[in-house]
Amino acid sequence: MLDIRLIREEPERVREAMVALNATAPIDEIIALDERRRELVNQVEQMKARRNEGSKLVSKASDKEERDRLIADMRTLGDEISTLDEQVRDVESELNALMLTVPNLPLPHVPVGPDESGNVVTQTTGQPRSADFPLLPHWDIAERLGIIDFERGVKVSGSRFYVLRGDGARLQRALITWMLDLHTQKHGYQEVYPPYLVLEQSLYGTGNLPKFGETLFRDIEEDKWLIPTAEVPVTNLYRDEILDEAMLPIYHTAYTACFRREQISAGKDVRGIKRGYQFDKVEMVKFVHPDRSEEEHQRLIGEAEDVLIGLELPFRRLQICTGDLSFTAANKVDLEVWAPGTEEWLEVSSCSNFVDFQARRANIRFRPTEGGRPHYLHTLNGSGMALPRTMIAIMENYQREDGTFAIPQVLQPYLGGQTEIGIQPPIGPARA
RNA sequence: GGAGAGGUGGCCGAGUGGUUGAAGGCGGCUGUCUUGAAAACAGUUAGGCGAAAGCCUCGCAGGUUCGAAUCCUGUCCUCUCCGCCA
Repeated sequence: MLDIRLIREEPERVREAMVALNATAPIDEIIALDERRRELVNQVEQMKARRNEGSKLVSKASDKEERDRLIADMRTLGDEISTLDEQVRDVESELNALMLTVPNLPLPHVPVGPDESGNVVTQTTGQPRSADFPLLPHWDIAERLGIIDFERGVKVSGSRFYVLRGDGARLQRALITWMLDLHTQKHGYQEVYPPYLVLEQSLYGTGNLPKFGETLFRDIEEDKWLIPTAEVPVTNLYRDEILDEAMLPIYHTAYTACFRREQISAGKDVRGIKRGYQFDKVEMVKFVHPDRSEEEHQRLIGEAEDVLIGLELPFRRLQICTGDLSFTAANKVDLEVWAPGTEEWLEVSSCSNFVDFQARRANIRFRPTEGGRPHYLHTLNGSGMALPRTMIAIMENYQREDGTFAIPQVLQPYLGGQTEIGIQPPIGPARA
């Protein structure tokens, strides 16, 4: 959420930003409602002041007639107040509803562009893999080895679900553990394990609602929504709190499953595990002092890159332009890993600086050490990493001519020293 | 799921419908005293809107009233006991 004062005082700046974002926002309506609200509030507050005084007089009035007259006056005044109060409530809720639909403003140095075509590759790390045998897409590799069971996933849960089997499941588990260890031990994050179901209010806090409800799964009987990312429960950890400045910065990393109702676009990304309704992700979330968010953003990107560097995967850094910025982000950098089998760059991480946008929505503040009013802090987050796409990248980059693939060195200790993944034993009677 | 109890400031804890935005205590901060500390004493210590006057906030939402932390209704949450359960 933006500061209403910004819209009130610098509407042109906000309008220009909306153009750059390729977004529309009801700025004029907001300004009109804000003005109306302030008029009404002013009026009703003066009346309330009179009522408070009048009520005090009632308790002091010794003369019966005087007292009755006062009570009658106050009754009339009270009715008028109720009417106005109702109007204030209506205007406020309308204003608030509109405020929640205004996207965040981009930081000044974010490149202006109309859509994803304006994104800028700012850095490429590692060499794309070449081989003297045809490099296969991961679904071929995985199916041959028996580490992903696509058919049974669909049978059990419908399209866009799959089942990891044997070493496939183990590899993902090793990745999760290694990533969490990296962030906690090397980057200073505290691990949290949050709920996967959240209240509607939490989704407003991170900005997923009200605009993106159609991409979420929810329980139909209760106010419980499945998280689309760990960002939601982790950011809301400190909702409605005033932290001490000395507590900042707070770094949290969390592994969760994520649930997204993806728009079914026929024939796009239907094969493999690139896009499903459920996927796992390790997420990093930062709560920082407003003066430090840009610096923390750069560090966050570096911390995400550490994962790909550790896995020795070729990747590039993509600066997102204004037109492709997500609703809540003031600045965003994606990391894309090269998948030589499908020959595409896969978005495996998205590192965003939300500045105070989420903090306002979720009401997360800190009290300065030197005292004074609390301020909104800044939030950031980045994936570190999305697991299915990381798995794709490993399978496709580490594949060998015989159809097996090697295990990245850093993961080997997490798999009992195993160095490669081969054909899984056939489904059969359990062996001890 | 059934029965009962309760939700007040950073914490504990008062609160007869009318100077209670809220006693008292603890904790925090600032002074006095002290070489320093402790103790003692004094003061101070919530958030929001507003330029200010002022208004609002005692889980939340309604209602009664001239006036509600206090009365009524609903709701959420916590605790205890029973049941169920990984």
